[in-house]
Amino acid sequence: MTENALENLTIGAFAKAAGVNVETIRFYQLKGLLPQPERPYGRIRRYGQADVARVKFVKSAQRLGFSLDEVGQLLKLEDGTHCSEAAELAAHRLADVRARMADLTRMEDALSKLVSECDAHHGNVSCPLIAALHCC
Amino acid sequence: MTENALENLTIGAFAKAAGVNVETIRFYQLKGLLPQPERPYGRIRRYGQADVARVKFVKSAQRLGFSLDEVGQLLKLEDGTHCSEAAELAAHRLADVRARMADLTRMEDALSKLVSECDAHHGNVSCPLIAALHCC
DNA sequence: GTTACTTCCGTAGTCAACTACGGAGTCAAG
DNA sequence: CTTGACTCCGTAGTTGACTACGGAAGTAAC
Repeated sequence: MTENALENLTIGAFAKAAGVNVETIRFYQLKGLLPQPERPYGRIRRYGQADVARVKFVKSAQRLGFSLDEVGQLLKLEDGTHCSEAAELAAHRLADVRARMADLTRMEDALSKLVSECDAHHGNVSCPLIAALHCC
Repeated sequence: MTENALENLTIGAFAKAAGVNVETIRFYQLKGLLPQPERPYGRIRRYGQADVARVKFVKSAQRLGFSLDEVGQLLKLEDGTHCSEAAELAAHRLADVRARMADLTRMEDALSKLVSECDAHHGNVSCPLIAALHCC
């Protein structure tokens, strides 16, 4: 059965399906992001599509900047009945993202100014980039 | 003499003047960002304004996103005769900053959309934030 | 000259998110 | 029934930028 092939994944196949490597799976189990595999007496654990979806969820959330800890909290709210808690977490992330953007914007301003000044000064004795860093 | 007070700092006073803590000074010495203190026979090293300026330089560059390794390179160019090398380093940083901004912008879009959808769905059964994370 | 604060120095620990290693057990193919 | 790939599991290592610890020696104040 095809369904069997999708629901009877070894850890290697599972990892491949989820686009991570085996050690990452085990690491997530350790961190409680995936259930610890209950192993039927000396046997090898098999994984299914639900596990794959869970890992993909983790990776999606990570791409949005959630830490693994935050993803863990999100996973606890997974039943969909805690929308406002989830939204709150997301709002925190959003605020954080915006703060970092502001930082980076300032950096960009400073750096592009420095670079262009350096270009202009070409051949001159003192380097405006380094001088600028010295003064602020 | 006041000048003496500024040029005869113990490591503790130096750290305070530079706005970092003592261990950080020692860490920077280890990393070669500050000269290893040549110690006149069992005596305690004294620091001056040049050292303070150097630490502040490091901190300024860090705020612009330079890693300590990069700051180390920058410090080697400090005499002002290597403007183009310094500018090149800064240009790299700038490209990096812009890439990170693009990432964050995408995150912001995604997050703010999710948050507002969550707000709209208030009271509903399934949480759009979590659903969204599940599908992408 | 004793008490109490620094300083010195090396080593080890922290955080996040993995990655690597190694030895033993398991499984499928030939 | 053996070979070779895969799995299990725990522990240790990685990176970057520090922070903490601990014992000995120097130093300042009273």
